[in-house]
Amino acid sequence: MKSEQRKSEADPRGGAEPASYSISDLAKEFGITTRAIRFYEDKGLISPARRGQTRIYRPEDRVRLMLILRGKRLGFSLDESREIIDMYDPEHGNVEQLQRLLQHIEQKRTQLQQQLRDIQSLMGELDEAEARTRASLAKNKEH
Amino acid sequence: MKSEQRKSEADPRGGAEPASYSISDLAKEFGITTRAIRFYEDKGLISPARRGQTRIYRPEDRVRLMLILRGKRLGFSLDESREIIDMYDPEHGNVEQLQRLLQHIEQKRTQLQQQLRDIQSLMGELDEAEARTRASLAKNKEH
DNA sequence: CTTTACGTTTACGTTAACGTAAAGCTCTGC
DNA sequence: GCAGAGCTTTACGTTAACGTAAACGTAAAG
Repeated sequence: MKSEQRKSEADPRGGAEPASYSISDLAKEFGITTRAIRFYEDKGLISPARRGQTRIYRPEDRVRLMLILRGKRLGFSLDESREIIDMYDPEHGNVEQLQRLLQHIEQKRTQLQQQLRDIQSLMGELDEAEARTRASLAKNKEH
Repeated sequence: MKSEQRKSEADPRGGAEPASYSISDLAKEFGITTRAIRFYEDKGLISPARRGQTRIYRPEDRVRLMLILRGKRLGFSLDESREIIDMYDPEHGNVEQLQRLLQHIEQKRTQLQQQLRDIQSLMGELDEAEARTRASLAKNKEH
């Protein structure tokens, strides 16, 4: 066998999506360390299957990882990202919990709207900054 | 004198914008601690005037503080926020530095565009999550 | 059989961004 | 003149999110 064992699980179909990934597969794909991935597991954000000691990541685990990283890009803490991920399944049957979940969703939405405004204004200011910089450059060249 | 001395500086005009603020003025206005504000100064993001030992914040200092807080909302580190604030004045005459500044601006723009995409997708998912939650709620009530 | 490549757990170290005293000035109202 | 409010500096403590290293297991390749 050509050392293909420890990498992704053999794909019976054409070549669309592996059935599983190793920890370093995911680390490479997303440009992070294996330490980080294990850390996320420690914090309860992922819980991959195991073959013996070795972690096996399914496509759903990979999706969770993507959600975590998107959260990071938006400046969320791991706790916040976990809360968001938890919004994906309303298996928390309890009516009261569902009500709180709705409030939580609404609150996140408000925060995102603020971030959106922040981005818009910052983008506008970047435009101005670029203009000023180009002007400054022109002045330097004209001499 | 009516204890108005230690607060904001007396405003000669109608009542539009104070000429200066105390550190606790700003702390209250933005819902942060004075410790945080002094910390930002330590890190070189603000440098207020002084009357003796006491810090006096001008409107421009207040603006800088607002920029810092906006940066935080977008998940920027204080270093990143400083870099962004530094983009506001191309007094860095040197042509080479100006070129790098342009690159830096472009890079920030790219990052903001990614954040924008992240927000859009997350907002969509929040909508779906809300729908599922409401459905789950309905199921609970129908019984 | 030994090297090489990958995986594991355990544990101490590090950085950013403040929090939290402690100890001391300096006005202002009473 | 003294208490109190608000300012100062100095300094040690804390949390999050990993980094880094040690010490070990296992399986394929030469």
